[in-house]
Amino acid sequence: MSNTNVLPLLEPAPGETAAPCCPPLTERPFTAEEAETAARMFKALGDPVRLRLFSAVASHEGGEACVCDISDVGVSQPTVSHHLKKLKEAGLLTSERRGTWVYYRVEPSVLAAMGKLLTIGPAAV
Amino acid sequence: MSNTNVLPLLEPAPGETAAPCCPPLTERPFTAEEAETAARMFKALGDPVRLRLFSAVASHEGGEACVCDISDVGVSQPTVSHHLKKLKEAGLLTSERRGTWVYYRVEPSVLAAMGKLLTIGPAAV
DNA sequence: CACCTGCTTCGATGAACGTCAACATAGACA
DNA sequence: TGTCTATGTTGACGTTCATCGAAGCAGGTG
Repeated sequence: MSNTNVLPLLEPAPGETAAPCCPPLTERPFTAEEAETAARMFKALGDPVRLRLFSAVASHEGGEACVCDISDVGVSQPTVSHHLKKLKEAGLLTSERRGTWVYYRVEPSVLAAMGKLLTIGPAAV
Repeated sequence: MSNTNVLPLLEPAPGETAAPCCPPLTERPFTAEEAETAARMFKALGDPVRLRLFSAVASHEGGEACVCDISDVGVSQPTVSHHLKKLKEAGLLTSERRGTWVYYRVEPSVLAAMGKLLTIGPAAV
């Protein structure tokens, strides 16, 4: 159980930016299902500690980092582990054990999908 | 108290896309303060009902909508009002009363700032 | 004035969340 | 084998949150 397989919303889409879960927020009203799906991602980033952890991983060299490199966010180590698990469950991170350390890695397609969500569509303004 | 004045993080920045609260997530690890600020926005969108309301407003003609147009999201009307207030406090919406109805409107600069946050910077991958 | 409609605020309740201390597990090394 | 270090898991506690019904406020209409 080293790698996550719970990407809940977007297929890997090998080619490019993957099929996002939902259209841009400004295109049309979200259905209940779309909202449920997208809210899960936003909620995962809705905690300051998780945001710092995610940013630390995303900005780390190679797009991955071991827990020891990023666990200096002012909370106890179990709490860090708990938040990393949450990010993993939300499909934003994947993890892999290499020897002593566990490395976390960002899922670029998810970033792209969320960015597309926030695109200002033709209907706005 | 018709218009929000609590845009917590980004100055209106009359010129263009406003100064976003934080750099792209992938540029460098967020500081505690940046994370606190950005997490407030993500948390506001981290609820399915709020996401539907926000999307309904954002996609409505003219970028604004009265409560009566968007309150069909499966929860009671006071709950709708509560969520709209949350979105307003997060700086994502503004409201204005015109006669009988209250109109909510999206804050485009915030959308742009969040989109920029999710940009994939040079450090990633 | 009275009445109705649209929306917000108030108070309460149950669920979800963040946090920690303690324990468990996995690998490295002697 | 034993021990040490690095992580993940469990259980509990206090806080925050989403939701509702009821009451309150504002504006329009008779």
